[in-house]
Amino acid sequence: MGVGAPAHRNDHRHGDEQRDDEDEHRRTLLRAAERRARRVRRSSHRSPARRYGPRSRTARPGVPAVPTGCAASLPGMRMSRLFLRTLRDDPADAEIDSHRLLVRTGAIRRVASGIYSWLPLGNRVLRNVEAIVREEMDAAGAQEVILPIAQPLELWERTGRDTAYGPQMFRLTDRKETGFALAPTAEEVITATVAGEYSSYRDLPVNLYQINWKYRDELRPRFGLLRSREFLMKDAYSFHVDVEDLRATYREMYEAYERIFARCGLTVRAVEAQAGEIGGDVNHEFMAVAPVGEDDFVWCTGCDYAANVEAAVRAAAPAAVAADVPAPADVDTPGAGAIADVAAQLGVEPGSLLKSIAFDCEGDLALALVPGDREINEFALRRAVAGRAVRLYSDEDFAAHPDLPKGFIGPHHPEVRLVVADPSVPAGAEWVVGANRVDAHTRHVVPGRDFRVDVVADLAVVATGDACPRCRGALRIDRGIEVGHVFQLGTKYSTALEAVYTDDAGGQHPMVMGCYGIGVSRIVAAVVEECSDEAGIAWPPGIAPYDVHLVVLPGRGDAAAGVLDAAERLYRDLQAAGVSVLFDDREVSPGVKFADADLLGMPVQITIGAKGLARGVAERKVRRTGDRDDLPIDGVVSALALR
RNA sequence: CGGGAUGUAGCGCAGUUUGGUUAGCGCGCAGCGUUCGGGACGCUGAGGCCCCGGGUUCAAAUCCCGGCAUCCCGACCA
Repeated sequence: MGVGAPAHRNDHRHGDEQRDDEDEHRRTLLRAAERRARRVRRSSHRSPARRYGPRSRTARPGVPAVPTGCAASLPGMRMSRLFLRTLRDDPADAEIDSHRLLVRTGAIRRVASGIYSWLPLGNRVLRNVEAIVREEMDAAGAQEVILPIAQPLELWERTGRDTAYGPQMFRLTDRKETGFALAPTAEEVITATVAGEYSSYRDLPVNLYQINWKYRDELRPRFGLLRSREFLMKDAYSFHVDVEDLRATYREMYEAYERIFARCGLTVRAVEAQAGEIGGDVNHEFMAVAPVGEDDFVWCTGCDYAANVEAAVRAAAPAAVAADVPAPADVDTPGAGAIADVAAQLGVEPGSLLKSIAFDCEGDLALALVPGDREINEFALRRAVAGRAVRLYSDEDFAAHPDLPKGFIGPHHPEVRLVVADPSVPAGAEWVVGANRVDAHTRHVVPGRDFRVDVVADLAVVATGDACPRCRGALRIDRGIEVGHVFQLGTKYSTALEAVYTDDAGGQHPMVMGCYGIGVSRIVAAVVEECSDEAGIAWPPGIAPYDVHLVVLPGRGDAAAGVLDAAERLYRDLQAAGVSVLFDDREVSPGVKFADADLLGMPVQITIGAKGLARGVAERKVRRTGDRDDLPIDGVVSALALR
């Protein structure tokens, strides 16, 4: 490097006087160039970080011009030029590793609550994830489109989701007072679009996707990118003549998702899930296993059963059926409206009490029954009553039913119209239940004898140690970050938006739909959660901003110019070989460079210093493992390019 | 929307209780010099709407009232 300095051969070791003179000459040139550059920099307001050698903004002689296309196509970047400021202190508002490190590494900056700017390094990661998603979606036969972010509210009114989403949707009004929503998702737009183009069974199936920003006005944005109000999401929508055809695409998407997450370096578990606002029946969530995740999921240690805790069921162990149970008898339990208090007063296990949860089922008083040591799964309750509207009793409901004292409810209440019981509450077992009056419970109550059970269904929230419904193995609960979700939607949207096709007999049917989402920006956060340590991030090779972090340590000795030359040459050659390189050419102390290299987390670090160069080697450190070894200076490119 | 807290330089914080010099410290940033293989050191310097608005007072970062923003816990949610 240096102005007009010819590139050296790799002949660094020799101490002949002529060479010394040359080095001296080069140093003089370097200093002169530096002074010139300093003057230039003073006169301009744009001052790049100090780096070795001249500060020209243009390519040096002998250095091939770097393409200036999109960021992801740039094979290399000098840190002296990179728009980046790493933080030595953790930001005060970041709770979790991914938020903390993404801010510290200058990948993102907060602009408003739950809204972030992506700076160059973060943008490169995001684009890399996006590229993986795009490749796999294309390979699976999906076609990319771009749908509007600003969507007419009218479209949402047609499916009723404008109210279903409620304040969760960002809304705006144009100058003509027409309502718009910032897209939280795009079922409506895509369905209307397909309905406008296709009307024959011959056209189907078709699978369309986009990678675009989505907006949800969360009650409480938190955890940086994990729960943000603006996020990048890949959403795909498929249209079919029937469910069988849908299932084939669903399976293809499911498999594409597994490849995508693997390529991103994420440990992901697919779990059966509960359909939310989107609708439909069969669906799976892809959970990145992480303690900071916001969703609990259940998985079997013995087979491949896995489900979101909302959807999970267990193989219930029914309570023992007792013979010759005495007649029901009330017992005073003053002040004991909670399971634990009742159990303590009566000297029985909480599991021998019956928890009776009152709910409204389309105007009827109904009860859900689980053993006292279990929680009730509200989603399971909805499934159990199949389609009927269900609302757990609120304080107002209890106020309207003074004969139904909260905490003292029992299933032998005369006005109960519907009793739904967990399988662990079988006919014939004996329970302690509420006496339907304050401060009293009833003992020796037996389902089937003392009250009627209308529906038996899994109601209990699954707990660690429960038996797997498939293999009876032990279930475990872990936390995860939802990074993907695939749904078999059915005809909810195609019916509402009249996306119909004509079959070969001339009959008309709504198209059968599937939809498939991936949280692209959320993946970035999930990866950092999984791939980081005390020193910083360790990006997986598939999505790292750069393949290699090249550190040059020229020192101040006679070898400095040679070291710089060698580093410049390597920077150039690696790029020529297709390896993307972040080149730390800043004039800062070695400790700063090493700390930043570990913090920023490129998969491989290459250090060129006087010590190694004297032996003809560069040093390699694998960020993830910390393993170090020496590479012959001429072998670096081939060693890295072959990876 | 309930409960709790915080807003002071790019980042992290002190100062506020008890009003009173020119609002401070560390990091970062700029200049000079010394250093140079794991976040070096000295000297010099730049950088502030003390969240906003109103009030009390001779005097407000500090006290009072009202906003706004941000964070945490809870409810909600992909």
